[in-house]
Amino acid sequence: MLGVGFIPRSPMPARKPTPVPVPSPHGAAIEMLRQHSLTTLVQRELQHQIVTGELPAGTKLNEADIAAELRVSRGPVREAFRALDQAGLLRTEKNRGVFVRQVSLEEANEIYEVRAALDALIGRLAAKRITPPQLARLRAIVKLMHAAGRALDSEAYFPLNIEFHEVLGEAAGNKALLANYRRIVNELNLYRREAIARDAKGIPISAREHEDIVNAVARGDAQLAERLLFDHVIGGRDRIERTLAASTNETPKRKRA
Amino acid sequence: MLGVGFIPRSPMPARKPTPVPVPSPHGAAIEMLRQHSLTTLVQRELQHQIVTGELPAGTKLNEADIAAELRVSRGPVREAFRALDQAGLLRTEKNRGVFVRQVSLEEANEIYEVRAALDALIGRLAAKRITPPQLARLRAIVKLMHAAGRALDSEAYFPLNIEFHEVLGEAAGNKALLANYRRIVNELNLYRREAIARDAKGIPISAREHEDIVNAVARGDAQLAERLLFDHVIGGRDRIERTLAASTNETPKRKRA
DNA sequence: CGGATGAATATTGTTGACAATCTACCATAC
DNA sequence: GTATGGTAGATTGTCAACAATATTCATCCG
Repeated sequence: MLGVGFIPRSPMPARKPTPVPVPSPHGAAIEMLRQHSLTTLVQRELQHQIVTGELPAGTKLNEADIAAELRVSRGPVREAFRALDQAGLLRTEKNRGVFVRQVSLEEANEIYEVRAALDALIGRLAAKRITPPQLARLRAIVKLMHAAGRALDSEAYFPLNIEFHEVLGEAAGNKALLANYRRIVNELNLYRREAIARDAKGIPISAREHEDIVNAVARGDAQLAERLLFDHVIGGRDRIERTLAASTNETPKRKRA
Repeated sequence: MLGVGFIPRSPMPARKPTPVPVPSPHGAAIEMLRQHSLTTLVQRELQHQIVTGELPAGTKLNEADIAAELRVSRGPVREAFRALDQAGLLRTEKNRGVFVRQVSLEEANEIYEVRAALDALIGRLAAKRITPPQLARLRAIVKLMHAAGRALDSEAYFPLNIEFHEVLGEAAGNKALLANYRRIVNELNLYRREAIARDAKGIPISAREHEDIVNAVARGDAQLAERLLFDHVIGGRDRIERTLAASTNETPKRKRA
């Protein structure tokens, strides 16, 4: 069993000053290799496959298979599993394996409430702190969104939506907020991936909402931006829920549900 | 290097129904052993030592030492490290080791902004959903807080404060929100631990704020609870900051800072 | 035919060993 | 006395083997 005691170690406050960033042309590459372990790479690869839907929710991940495919041993794979579990992208069952997390309707509703609050905060802060280049990026994205809306092209709209909120999150100038926001969004993507492709006719509405948000932020109207983003998130949730409900009714009978 | 391809695995939607919870007297203990791996135990132990301050911010954690003290091999320790890194409690430097995360003043200010938003949401939801037993617990805690305030006993006040917000978080009835809230609070504790013990004279103010919050929640006044909690967090941040600034001025000279 | 039983297989949990990297220290040169 | 270079020790990164648990599948009994 585990020892009860466990002697406290002395703190190590003294920290060597961070080595000055190398200005050489290959500095970035060196930094890359310097701080990426196999665990980090495996974690990245798996996260990418999860958020892109390549590994759908509910998939069982086999340690040995993944290790073989990535040409590493099981150690780094297991470490990556622990990190992604904590990040909310995987679920671990002892002695049974890890699975891509499935987000139920109830969980999704809860997560949407949190996201609405975070997005509202992003709107409030971004309205005060956004820079002209960031504002220009947002306007460009909205323009493309309207184009995708006219074409009812949900395939093109999805990444634009992601990027819009990413830029807005950066504009808020709060790293802790952005980190929490990203985690939440990743979890939501586990839930709504299928529904989004179907909701083509909601795109023009969503595009218009994004435009209103940009205008509020551009004018520095924090209160309005906050409210618009909150409503945007909750409205989006409701749209997706209706879409899912409708598509469920379209195919009410399944072989052996 | 890593393979580029990486064949997608087929999803595994079919899930065996969860075995019915054992009603036997030792069922809980069995469940405990059934789902706790060494990694989980190590993670718990380390997290406990970090949040209690037994392992102060900045401490370097030695894999071999911890493994020896807990009587496990380095594997589970490393896996626990990855989880706690993702949770924001540890910071990993490749080939150099892991350290208890240090939260700077700037980071803390950012995190406080996020916490204020989450706590505001907690207040809004709890006002609508809190149950009578939860309300009774809150009132009992506030009573003890006032006692600690009269005695200026910050030692007693600290855990009461933690518990108050924990109960309120549960009363909000949103697990995703509570999970995010806990993470944020843990990170903040890395920053303000020292300052809180010093701020004895702020306790009566804080106790009064908690009382106001309970009253707002009890009346179901979501809007008021939301505002009070937001102000409570931001006010707490400002108090701590002033306390830290003051104590820094008290001891302006250090041997070789 | 349906369900229980038990061996065979597959998968996860854990460990110890080896390789790569960093840190501390000392010798040497200037 | 300071700086440079190199060597020894300590620590982390990775791997492969072993142990424990779960899953599969053939078999037997009712």
